[in-house]
Amino acid sequence: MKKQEKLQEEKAAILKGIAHPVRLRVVEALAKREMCVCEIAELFNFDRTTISKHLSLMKGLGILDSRKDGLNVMYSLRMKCLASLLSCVEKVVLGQEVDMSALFCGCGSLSNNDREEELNA
Amino acid sequence: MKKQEKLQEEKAAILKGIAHPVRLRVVEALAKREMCVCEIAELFNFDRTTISKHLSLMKGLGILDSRKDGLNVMYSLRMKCLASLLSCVEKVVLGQEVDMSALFCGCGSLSNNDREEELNA
DNA sequence: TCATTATGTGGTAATATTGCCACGTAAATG
DNA sequence: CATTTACGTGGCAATATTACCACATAATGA
Repeated sequence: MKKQEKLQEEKAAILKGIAHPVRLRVVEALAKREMCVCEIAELFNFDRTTISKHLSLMKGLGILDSRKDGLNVMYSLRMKCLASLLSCVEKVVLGQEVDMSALFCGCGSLSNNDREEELNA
Repeated sequence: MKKQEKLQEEKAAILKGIAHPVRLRVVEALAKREMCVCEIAELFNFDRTTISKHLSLMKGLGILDSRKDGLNVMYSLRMKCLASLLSCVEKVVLGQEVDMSALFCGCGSLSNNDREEELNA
């Protein structure tokens, strides 16, 4: 049960990590290809340091990866699943769908979630 | 382009709507069945009004639906796709997966509900 | 070495979120 | 009608988030 709550918080943390217009867009951009900070920053009108902090935040959550390349720091999407997850959210928003049981964006084998049993443990 | 930004914000809003431990859990609970506020509130240790506000917030976003039933107000999951989306996030968190590009985050079969006992606090 | 370019950090003011309390309302019941 | 039960709202204090500015650091090249 305590473990269950912890899981909830971790999931919420990841979601929170992409629940922001800027971070959302960064994830979508990085889903296409690796990019350096300056390149990512050019996508927005915000201060470069603001973008830098968003990147740090996502890296801290394990959403992104980064590597040094000369003067640049290249960022890439680590949790690739999030890309399709966002496509799913987009469909929801666009279609204002209520029943997407027919559509799909997803994590194919999302069938067995037996770990919920631990809840009472 | 302006339209694109608007879309980003809408997607972020939906994600934000479920990027909270309490709301996350509510969505997962409602994915299994419709529940009244008092029932939902029992899942947590927070004040009932706090839960009520979380529910209002999600209803406002179109994530949940509600209907009056006598003294009760029954809430249900409107954006059913979110259920499987959360399963996807859970897998990410649990497995710390790095490459789920092979998997799919389908919003399809979100039916398997292993009964999640009620709280027994 | 010095200047330049690409990034990250600390500090901070403006905002937004969260949760509780005090009430107010609606439906069911006696 | 009075009570009880189930919900929602307004208000507010404690936090958390966001974005900017001022700097500090690393790599690169003249």
